[in-house]
Amino acid sequence: MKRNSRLSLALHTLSHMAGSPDQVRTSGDIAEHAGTNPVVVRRVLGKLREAGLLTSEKGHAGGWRLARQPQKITLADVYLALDERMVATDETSEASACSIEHALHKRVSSVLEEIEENLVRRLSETSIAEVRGI
Amino acid sequence: MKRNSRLSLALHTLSHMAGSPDQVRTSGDIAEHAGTNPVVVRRVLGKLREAGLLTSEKGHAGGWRLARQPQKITLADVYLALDERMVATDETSEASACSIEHALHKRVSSVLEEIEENLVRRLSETSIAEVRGI
DNA sequence: AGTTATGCAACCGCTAAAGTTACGGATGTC
DNA sequence: GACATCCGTAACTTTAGCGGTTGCATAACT
Repeated sequence: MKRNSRLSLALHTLSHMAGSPDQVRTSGDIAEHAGTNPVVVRRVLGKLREAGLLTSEKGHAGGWRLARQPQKITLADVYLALDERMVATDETSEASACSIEHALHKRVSSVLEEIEENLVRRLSETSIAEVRGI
Repeated sequence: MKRNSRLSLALHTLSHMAGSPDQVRTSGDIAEHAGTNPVVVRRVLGKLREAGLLTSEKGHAGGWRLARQPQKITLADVYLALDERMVATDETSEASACSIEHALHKRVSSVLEEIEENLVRRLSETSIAEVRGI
């Protein structure tokens, strides 16, 4: 795949699930549709389960299901569940001896923080249920 | 180093140069201060030269110098010169057969576009000269 | 018991980026 | 002109992250 593939996979899968929320899907089915591997799917969806967006069941007739109504799951929820910030915050954290570097880092970081918040706010305006209708 | 290191290196170096704009600095000096390698410095600063932010001179007493007044160089100029977008735009561009994926991609991309513009706008509000005084 | 799922750990292979070495070209100093 | 200094660039090595893969334990249903 490519950069961003985890988020793409997660959003894509949840958007599909929003279509028939009660249907159980296996990682194999999902992987096939997404053109990837069941283990990769489980890795990504596992994060979403930790965040309370999905539930999974083992065994025969097991699989994945939405943990809430699709109207109550926003793109921001998914984004945050994967905790991979797209706005790369420059985590040097080495407290460099150089005061200019320090001032610079502070400045840039504050802008990035703001941008990140902005991104999350915008993503939270769309639910995975809405995506289908766009 | 780490992710974002090119931008960090570029901003850090220019901020220093803003302090004494007429001083010539060699890639060796810069690399030593930044804790990296002269070739890496030349690679990064080369981008800035292409963008018209720096000039370089070969030979004895050669080196790097600001191409304009530091007040006229903004953080956005530097960011754009390196053309490495921090807000990763999901360039799948495979026109997948799945309409949901298509709708999703469109939605997310438009948000990311907006965020990217927002970032540039914010970065353009600070010049490398101002950083020193923060 | 047998089948079908997830959960998880270990490993392979690819890719992107920094780091490194090497050499050519330019520009000064002697 | 010989030499030192510095950039420009290409080629290679190293490192880190990630998708992909395999294997096995666990759980649940028939």
